[in-house]
Amino acid sequence: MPRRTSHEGATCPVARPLDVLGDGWSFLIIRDAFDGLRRFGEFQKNLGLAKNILSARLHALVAHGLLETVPAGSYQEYVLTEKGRGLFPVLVALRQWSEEHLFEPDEARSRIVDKETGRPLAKLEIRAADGRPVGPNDTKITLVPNGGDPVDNDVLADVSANKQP
Amino acid sequence: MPRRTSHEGATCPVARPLDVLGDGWSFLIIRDAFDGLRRFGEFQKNLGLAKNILSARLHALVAHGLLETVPAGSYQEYVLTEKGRGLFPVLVALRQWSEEHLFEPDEARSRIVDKETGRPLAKLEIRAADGRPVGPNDTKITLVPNGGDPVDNDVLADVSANKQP
DNA sequence: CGAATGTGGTTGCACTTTGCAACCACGAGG
DNA sequence: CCTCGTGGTTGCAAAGTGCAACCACATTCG
Repeated sequence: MPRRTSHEGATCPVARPLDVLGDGWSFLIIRDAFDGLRRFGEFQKNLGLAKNILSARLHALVAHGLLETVPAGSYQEYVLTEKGRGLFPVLVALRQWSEEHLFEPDEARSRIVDKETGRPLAKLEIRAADGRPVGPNDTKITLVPNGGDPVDNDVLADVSANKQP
Repeated sequence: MPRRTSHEGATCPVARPLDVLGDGWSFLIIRDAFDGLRRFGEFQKNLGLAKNILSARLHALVAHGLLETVPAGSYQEYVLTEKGRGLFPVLVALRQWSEEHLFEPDEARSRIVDKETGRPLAKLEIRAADGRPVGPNDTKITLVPNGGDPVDNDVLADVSANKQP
């Protein structure tokens, strides 16, 4: 029965979020939530998606703890939780990559800027624990077992742990 | 005709990458490419996905310029382009969020570490142009028109520009 | 040399998901 | 009382996803 493969038990932190955010709408809902949208109708109008889909996504995001419902008058609002707000760096990283590689230099785009100065944010930098900047080739993947310390075992790639034989 | 809605012409840099990376496998392929995988069979074995899907995703990623094919002996390899390598901060951001919010504290996980010291990377920080750390509430979205300067128009949310009336 | 095996796919088909539209419950307005 | 706006929940038809089977080509092995 072919359904969208789940990465629920994956040991790789890159795979697991895809169950929540990997459907193409959830991430945009989160973006809009960062932009201050709260009500069902606001999301629906801004994203232009079908109401059934939006309903399902909002419920899923609430179930996963990224949003929480807050009663507000006769309706309810969907607001980011701490967990949801934690996605801010991901949003910014994606924005910066996208602006650099997916837009023509003179193409119209929306941009995130510092509210105080109105200037674009600084470019994200990946740094080691000691503050030294690192690139993709300066890092490697290790496996941290249950409660243990990192093991230096030169793991090249994560095993996709979504099938247990 | 219901098809997966495209964000090709969206002005929002968060929406546009979803056309390439929003399918649940492409992002994992990119992750594996960062981990050094290059060959069709390597991706297929590691991800455990159907070969037709992998084939389609690899071709799409090549078409979008994230991967390029390199002849190597009798077969060809898929390696990250500059554009693809640019996704590194996104990967790291997602990893860090995921480790913090999607895993139990003592749960086994793979982790990215500094190759030299073996220590985990520093936590990503979002900073303004002057180096001051900023959070979600310290930023706002502006619209940058074609070739122009940012406009201070208090845009709350990006318009989903995938329908031109 | 010929058969088995591995690599890198494409093709078929079943099942799921997506998305449009229509419908529904409820409160507010007139 | 009737209508309208909000916040949804059903119904389908068309894409998308995934399994398995098949194919072309190269390498290995008896």
